[in-house]
Amino acid sequence: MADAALRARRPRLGAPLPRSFYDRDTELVARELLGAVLECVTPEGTAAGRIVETEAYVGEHDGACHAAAGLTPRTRWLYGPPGIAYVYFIYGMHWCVNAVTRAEGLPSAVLVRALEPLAGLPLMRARRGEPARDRDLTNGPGKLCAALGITGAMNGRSLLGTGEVTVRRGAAVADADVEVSPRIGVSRAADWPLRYFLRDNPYVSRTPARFPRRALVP
DNA sequence: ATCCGGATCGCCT
DNA sequence: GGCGATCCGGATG
Repeated sequence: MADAALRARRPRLGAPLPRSFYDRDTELVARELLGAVLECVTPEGTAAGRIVETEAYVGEHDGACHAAAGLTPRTRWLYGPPGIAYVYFIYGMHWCVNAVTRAEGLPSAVLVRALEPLAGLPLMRARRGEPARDRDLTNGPGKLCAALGITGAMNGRSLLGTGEVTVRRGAAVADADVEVSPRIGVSRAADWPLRYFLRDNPYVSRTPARFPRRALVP
């Protein structure tokens, strides 16, 4: 059948993560999304990468979370069901993608900040203007959306396998390989340690020299 | 390695 | 009217 044919063509990619994965504490979801695979299918083709860096945005009390502004047309999907995409436009030119977490009414999400490319590299290179190094394809939240073809048209869409953007299970990541630091580029709640990334991974957006960082498990 | 400015626009005060 | 959950290129140490 068609499903089997699809699986045979994409043997590296695991099953979509279920809604229950996202219906949990946002920091735990941010930690556990490390190693998962973010995939986007468009008429141009399929592109996918392994998530190596995330940030948690934890609700209206978090000044850096867009939900700090309350329920507005922009933030409506943060209040939606867990397991959907919250895609926003920033600085007049970049898209960024989040996975909405927790239950309805609790506006929080995980920003995907960096990927290690797995599939569709020629397409990513074309979309990103053929950077000299492949590590520059997806080492930032705006870059990875450009590389995968994620746009505002995907805002509010399910991540569970029925839309263009899907998050799939990947190989487990050990706690010893996870580091935590404050979030990048935020001015409010600037010291909250809600950024998760893979230690020494070359695809992480920046290796924080000045940022306080610590191992998840000391 | 680090710091800067410019591009560009939707959203909220 | 001001300011971003950014990126890029250029200048400087």
